[in-house]
Amino acid sequence: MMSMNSKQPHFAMHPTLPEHKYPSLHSSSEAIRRACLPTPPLQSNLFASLDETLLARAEALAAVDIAVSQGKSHPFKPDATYHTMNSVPCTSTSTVPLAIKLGVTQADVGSALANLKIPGVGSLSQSTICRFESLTLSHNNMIALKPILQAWLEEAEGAQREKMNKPELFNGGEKKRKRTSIAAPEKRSLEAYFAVQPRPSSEKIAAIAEKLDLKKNVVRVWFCNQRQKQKRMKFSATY
DNA sequence: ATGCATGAGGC
DNA sequence: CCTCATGCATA
Repeated sequence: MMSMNSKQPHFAMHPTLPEHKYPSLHSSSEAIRRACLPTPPLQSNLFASLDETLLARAEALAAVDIAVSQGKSHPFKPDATYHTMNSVPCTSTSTVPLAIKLGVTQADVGSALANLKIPGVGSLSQSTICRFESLTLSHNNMIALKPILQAWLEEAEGAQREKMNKPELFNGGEKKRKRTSIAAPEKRSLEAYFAVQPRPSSEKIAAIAEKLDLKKNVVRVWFCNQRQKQKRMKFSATY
């Protein structure tokens, strides 16, 4: 009951796939090979739309590159595909769309990936699974993870339930990382600076840090994260 | 679901 | 010091 278009998911042949980060994708693992085959007929809904979106994103990316190289502004319109994707099976919290029928959580999916025994592929966090599902990872990241999650889905469907626990590694000391919280006023200032200069020099960063009374490293990281976010936002932006 | 952070690899 | 993939902690 979808479209009759038969777009071929040709991502398996993506020319510049991963790099050092995904050695397994270059190995001749059977699992990987199977996973890279065109989306199988079964649970095709999610992956079919994923393929469409990835393709749309690739085109959008190309459009941006061309436009930028020609000194023009973004030539395309609000990205409808993005909303389509998010509306696919996106749910609220604990139960993941991908796994909803299997009754497992995003964290479950992430840790279960390690059981696939795919060379070079370990577990992933709830955060990453969540971001994969909401398409908020980078384009390449999406393409790299897709075959892995697809392999998991095949596995999960065949071999029923298997609750796995996350072996909380050794806990030397209670050194919980603390998350800095940048107040709204400061955040607004940072955004203003970012709009003018997304990549301030070390000196600028120091100046900004002092003016806002924040640690220099906090400001530096904020800009790094902002740049990463902006790249992903090219897709969801509503111009 | 998302903000701030870490670490690897690269220049 | 940057980018990129990824995750802990938290709202």
